[in-house]
Amino acid sequence: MGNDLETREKLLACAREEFMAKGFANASMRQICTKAGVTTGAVYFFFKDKEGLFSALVDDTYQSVMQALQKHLTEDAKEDLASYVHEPGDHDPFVEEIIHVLYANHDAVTLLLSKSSGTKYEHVVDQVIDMIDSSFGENAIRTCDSIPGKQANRYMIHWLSHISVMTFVHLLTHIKDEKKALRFMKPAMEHLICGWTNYILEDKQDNE
Amino acid sequence: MGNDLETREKLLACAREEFMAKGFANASMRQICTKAGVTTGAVYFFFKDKEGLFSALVDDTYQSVMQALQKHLTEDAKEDLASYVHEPGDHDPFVEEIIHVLYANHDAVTLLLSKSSGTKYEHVVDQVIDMIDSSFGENAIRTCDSIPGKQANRYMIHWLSHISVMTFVHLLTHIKDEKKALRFMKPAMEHLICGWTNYILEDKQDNE
Amino acid sequence: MGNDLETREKLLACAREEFMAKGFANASMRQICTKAGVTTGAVYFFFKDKEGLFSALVDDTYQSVMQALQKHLTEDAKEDLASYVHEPGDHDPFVEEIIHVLYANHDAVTLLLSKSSGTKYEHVVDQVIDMIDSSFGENAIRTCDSIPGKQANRYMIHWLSHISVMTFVHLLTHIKDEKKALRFMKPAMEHLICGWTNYILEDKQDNE
Amino acid sequence: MGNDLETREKLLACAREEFMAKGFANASMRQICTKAGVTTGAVYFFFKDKEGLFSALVDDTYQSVMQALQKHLTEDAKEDLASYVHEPGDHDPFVEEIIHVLYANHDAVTLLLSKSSGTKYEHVVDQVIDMIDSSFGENAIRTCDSIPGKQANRYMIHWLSHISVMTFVHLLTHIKDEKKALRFMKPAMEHLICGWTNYILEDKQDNE
DNA sequence: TATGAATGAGATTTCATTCAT
DNA sequence: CATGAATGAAATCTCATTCAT
Repeated sequence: MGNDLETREKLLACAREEFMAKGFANASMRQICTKAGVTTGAVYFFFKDKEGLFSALVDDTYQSVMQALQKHLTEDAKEDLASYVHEPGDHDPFVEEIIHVLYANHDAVTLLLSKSSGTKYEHVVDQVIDMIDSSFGENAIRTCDSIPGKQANRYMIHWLSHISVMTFVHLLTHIKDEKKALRFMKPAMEHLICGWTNYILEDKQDNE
Repeated sequence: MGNDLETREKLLACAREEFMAKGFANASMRQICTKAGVTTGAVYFFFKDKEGLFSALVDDTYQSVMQALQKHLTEDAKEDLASYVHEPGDHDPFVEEIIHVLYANHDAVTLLLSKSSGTKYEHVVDQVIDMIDSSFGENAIRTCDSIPGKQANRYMIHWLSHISVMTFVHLLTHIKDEKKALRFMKPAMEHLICGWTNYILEDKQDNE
Repeated sequence: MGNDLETREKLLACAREEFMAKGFANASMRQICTKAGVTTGAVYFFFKDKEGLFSALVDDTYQSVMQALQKHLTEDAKEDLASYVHEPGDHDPFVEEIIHVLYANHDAVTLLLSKSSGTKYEHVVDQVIDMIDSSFGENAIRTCDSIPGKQANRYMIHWLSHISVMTFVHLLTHIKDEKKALRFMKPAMEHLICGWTNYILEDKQDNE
Repeated sequence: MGNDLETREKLLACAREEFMAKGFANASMRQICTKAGVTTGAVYFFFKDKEGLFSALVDDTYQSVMQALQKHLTEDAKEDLASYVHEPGDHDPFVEEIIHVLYANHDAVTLLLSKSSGTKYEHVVDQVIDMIDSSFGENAIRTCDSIPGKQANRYMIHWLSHISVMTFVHLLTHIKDEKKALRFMKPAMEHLICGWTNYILEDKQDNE
């Protein structure tokens, strides 16, 4: 009847609802199929298995967000932090871009970040933290180590990476409206940058 | 056989391992019992049910941490933020105390914070965040609103509460050694206090 | 394999056997499934749970018997007992009808009356007794109380209700053949009516 | 400590409560022991198993009631029904005696009659009915068959045996007070005897 | 006498997945 | 393209009973 796509779309829509409500592990294939008005077997024509269904909802978003992030980090890594002077608002372009992407794919991102436990995406937050940690961190370490008697505080670097990422997660969970999100991000970014700028340096003897 | 206490302890140890590895919901009572070398029925002699077993691992810690936190928040709520001037290191006593408690019960705290989904403790992180949010937040709002043309940015308050708590969670996950943890917490706390002090004020027209 | 309906029917048949033999509470789902030649999960495709399986065997019968009874009692309640003169056999139509229904659903009725402990039907006998007690009883009490110096003996009314119902239960257990059952019911009904007519009156001073 | 008997008595008392409340099958040995303030093992010192515990509560009563019944039936069997003319109240001695015994052992009798499903006593009601059926029945059949063109209606005999027994069961369940029970039994017995006297005769051609 | 730990077999139910049709 | 039946393995929990101490 040409409802090839219809059924697939319906399944995806119902799966999104179910995964959102209960998370991957506690979601029920039966419920998804029932809501979609098909029988349990049907889903296996379109998707390999439960995880395949989840993937279909998030993978595009996952790929593009990771790519955008990678690109941004690569560019940032080239910057010379030593000569860097922060002026209020100068990270805005990237922040605006990423917030736009996140909100444009609100559900998929939420699934990835908060509902993926039990899938291959379950460590995606940690992955992103590690990427930022490595990228920013390497750069920071290089810069700090060139200052005599000083060194980078690796724990602070990792923690700042952590809360930077969690800030975006927090955003999606707590602020529905993209414009409000942008307004909130201004002071938040200021504060984070303040951290990166002022608190990652420590005296060399503090080392273990 | 003199293993009067041994079995109970063994069960607790194996349960700790299993819950740590898989979280409460995905942990298997069978596995726990098998590892402990007893039959599935045995556990029900010592503990009411799966959640009772989990409780036995975490409840003492839960109670004492919550009490300590409550006490600290009550004291803090009396402070006058308007006249407050932060001097580096002046939160140390409480921070040292709480870090000590957390590390003394490292596993239990980890179970509570990260592995308790499916139990009555599953919202403990949110509870703590809300407690801090209300306590610090109320105080901050009072102070800010008394400044003409200004108001408190509630999103920032909630976010700062959030990352403050997550900082302790982060600690337990990433730093095994209590002394290193304390050293890390100095700059981290400075940074957080910097946030509470400098970034929660916004112009009144910014309001929606 | 064309056993679309066969399995469901087989499950019902095996369940009937098992429930008949052991009663609801002591019946084993495993046994039922094993006898039916399917795995334990299969039954949950057709029925919600153990009680759902039981319901499937008895609910239709339950509904129709209760309806028939209700209808009969409503009609009877209008009769004027004071002017009532029993003529042998004049209850036959209803008795014949109900006996016909009971025998047409012999197994279901037996399950309902004797094997339903643990289900929502477990008090069905008491319910029926209470219905009869209220209906006949109310009428009897009205009639008796209008006689000076006399009153209805409530214990007798309840007991007559009780043995009236138990007579039908007795029937199903002891007489396999509907025709014989009808023949037996003639004198039995005569005797019961004799009870209702002659033994429910007591002197007023007999009261406590 | 000489509390040999105390523990045993306590166990019996708690078992009586538990069996009364839930019936044999659904009673829990753990509950009984907990209520009695001993551990699960203790009961197996005094009683062989769950059924042994139940037996200890009912067997004496079972034996004596059965003996009394047997004796009464044996005497009755010798009577010549043909020359028997019922005068109101002439069964009272035996009825009074049996009611006295039943009420003196109210709990034990109730356990036997209504709570024994799952034990060797579970068919005790049917046994008693069969005893009465055989005894009264045999006598009745002999008498009836000596009347030309007539015969005994075996179904009526069995049914009358049935409701006669159920009347005593009904009594224990519905009337707490022995004196009230006696008062109720007068008209009830009249009615039952009326049944035995008037309704067990049928024409010979009615036979199957 | 009585304890307290442990057994072992059983119970019902859930669920993703498969496959002939 | 989809159905509907069935699988099979897993889950948690209950309970009478046993036995060394």
